[in-house]
Amino acid sequence: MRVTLKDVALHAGVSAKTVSNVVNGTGRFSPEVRARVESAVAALNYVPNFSARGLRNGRSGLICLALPNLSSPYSAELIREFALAAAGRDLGVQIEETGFDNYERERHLLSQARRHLIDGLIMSPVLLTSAALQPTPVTPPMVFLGEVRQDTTDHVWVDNVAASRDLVEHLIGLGHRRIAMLGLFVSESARLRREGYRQALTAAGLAPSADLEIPNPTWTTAAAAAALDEYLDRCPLPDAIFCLTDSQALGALNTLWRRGIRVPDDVSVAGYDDITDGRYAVPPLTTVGIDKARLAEVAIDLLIERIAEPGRRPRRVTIPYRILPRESSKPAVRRPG
Amino acid sequence: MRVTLKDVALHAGVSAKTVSNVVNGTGRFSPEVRARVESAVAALNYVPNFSARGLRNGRSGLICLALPNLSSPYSAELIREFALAAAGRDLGVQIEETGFDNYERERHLLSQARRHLIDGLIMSPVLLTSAALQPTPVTPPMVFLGEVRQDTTDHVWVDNVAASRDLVEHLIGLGHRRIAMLGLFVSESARLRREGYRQALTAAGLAPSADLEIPNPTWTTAAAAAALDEYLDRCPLPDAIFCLTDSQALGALNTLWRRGIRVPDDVSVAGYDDITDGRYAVPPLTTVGIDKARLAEVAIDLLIERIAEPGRRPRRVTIPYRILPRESSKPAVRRPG
DNA sequence: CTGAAAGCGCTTACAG
DNA sequence: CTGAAAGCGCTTACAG
Repeated sequence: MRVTLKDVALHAGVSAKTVSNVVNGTGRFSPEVRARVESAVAALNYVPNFSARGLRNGRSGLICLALPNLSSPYSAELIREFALAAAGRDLGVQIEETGFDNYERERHLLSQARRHLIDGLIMSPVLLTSAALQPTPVTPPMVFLGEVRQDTTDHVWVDNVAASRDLVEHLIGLGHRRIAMLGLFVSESARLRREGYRQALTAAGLAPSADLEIPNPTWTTAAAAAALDEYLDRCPLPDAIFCLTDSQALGALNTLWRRGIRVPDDVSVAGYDDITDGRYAVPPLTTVGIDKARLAEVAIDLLIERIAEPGRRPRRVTIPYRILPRESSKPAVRRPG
Repeated sequence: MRVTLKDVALHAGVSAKTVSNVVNGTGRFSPEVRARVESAVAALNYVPNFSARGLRNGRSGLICLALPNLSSPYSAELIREFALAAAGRDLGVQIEETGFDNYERERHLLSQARRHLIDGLIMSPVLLTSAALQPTPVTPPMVFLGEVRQDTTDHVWVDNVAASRDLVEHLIGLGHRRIAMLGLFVSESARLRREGYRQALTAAGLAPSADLEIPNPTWTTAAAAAALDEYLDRCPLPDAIFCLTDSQALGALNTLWRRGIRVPDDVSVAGYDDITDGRYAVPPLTTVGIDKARLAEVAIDLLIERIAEPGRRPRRVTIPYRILPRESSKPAVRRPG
């Protein structure tokens, strides 16, 4: 029923191989043959069957991007960069959500994922430990995104400890002393951001305190808003609040606004991720930004190289970050006394 | 090299067909055979080759979701719902960005898309006209999202005219008279939202005026913020601003804040889409919301039915909307005189 | 209930 | 430079 290579070959009066060559730009053929084949392709509306090609070549031209949470604005910005970078390399992107609390789902993706349909996997592991991340005979070629400590798999990361330390130092430099932290603490990135936060406090002679670490039970903006609200019912307003992601910071801004607390006059707020909605928040969020397009390109190129050469030594690429001070943070008002 | 069905069959001492049956849950087999096959699968770490299966079955188990802009928070929320709904039906989702100004890209997706690798296409057409949207022998099974007027393809939509009319009526009901509209006007949805806006004004005896329609050259929050800023340099502040999307409304809130204009005291603002960041904006955005999970489920089910029965009559499903009044809009202050 | 064969549509050696 | 054959790994008729 469907138009196949063979039909095109018949129509053009050449062999199937020649059609394949013309379609894929491989081998050699005269301009005249090329024209004949191309007009046959057009006349018959031929589109190659990618399943057959995939079976034969062992490549589908598809990669999978697995993130803990597809619905956050940060994920959206990342997904777009991956889609564009992949398209530029003639790859399609399949997406997958792993969640923040589903160890089995992460594991399953590594070991079972429609392997043989996807050529490789780019994943942001949240719960998997270094041992579970070892490549095995059944794991597909993969690249990790994020902060998992391991040296057996290609890996694109940002120095979260340094970035969050720098951000907190920025807040300290503005004169703030009681700096709280708000976030979901389960992922490795969150742990590292907390580590940077504590380092900055300690270096400035400020004792980190559990009283200033406000846990958010989930990753959502809504939960962050609620967590801060409850915190402020019990505790005095800090000088500044460092939120582990911009999405959570937006929740914090909302709660502060609702309580009539002015940002940055009464309290400074900072986030992490540099999402668009943070850039246009009221007030715009001080945050940590990275070049997301670069992250996507590097990850995809590492994956392409890994697919081509499965035995090569794992590489790790560090993406630089920038502290982006905006109107949500400002110098502390000197309190008399 | 790779473990195939045949290897499993050999290991379990059964035929390839039996392994296939057990793996797919088709045909009949004794519990004993099933156990033998399953332990062989586990022992050998067998994973079916989806390319081969796809070639044989004519199905890949993959669908494509094509949206104009992958990076917006609205897209992210939609993408997540599609990924979840698809996973629940054992389908994978490949994503594709079409842009707002690339007619050829939209066309290409329809006619060429990795057809034969994807089983179907869910697309939000922006530029394609009704004629270009006719199914042809080369278009894959497809479902449209959004407001394209046509009756040849399955279609999930929201009544944008009514929704935006209702929203603007809400603003009028609050006592506002000079109601501006801000947005990118290229897509069919935008045109319909404008239509609803104009209908509401007309019905209230307020003349629609080009002076109140503020075009945004792109879909971005940044451009919306800039467009409103320029507008306010030239024109008096309206009573209310209806933004065609929440993302653009967030840009508007930012510009108003920057200029020291209070929302909703000096001007009411409304958006469209009900994104999370609008819910937590300062102040929270009045908007139009739909059940995105339902939208995704309906679209995927329509696609599944279309794939199974290519000749069936096209259906159109209407997703209900709700006006969600929040703090960004409030009753007009009676001006003396 | 099981086995052997055919074939999905490609591409890659292998001959000519 | 071109043609005929083989085979990627499945599943679906077809026999037994």
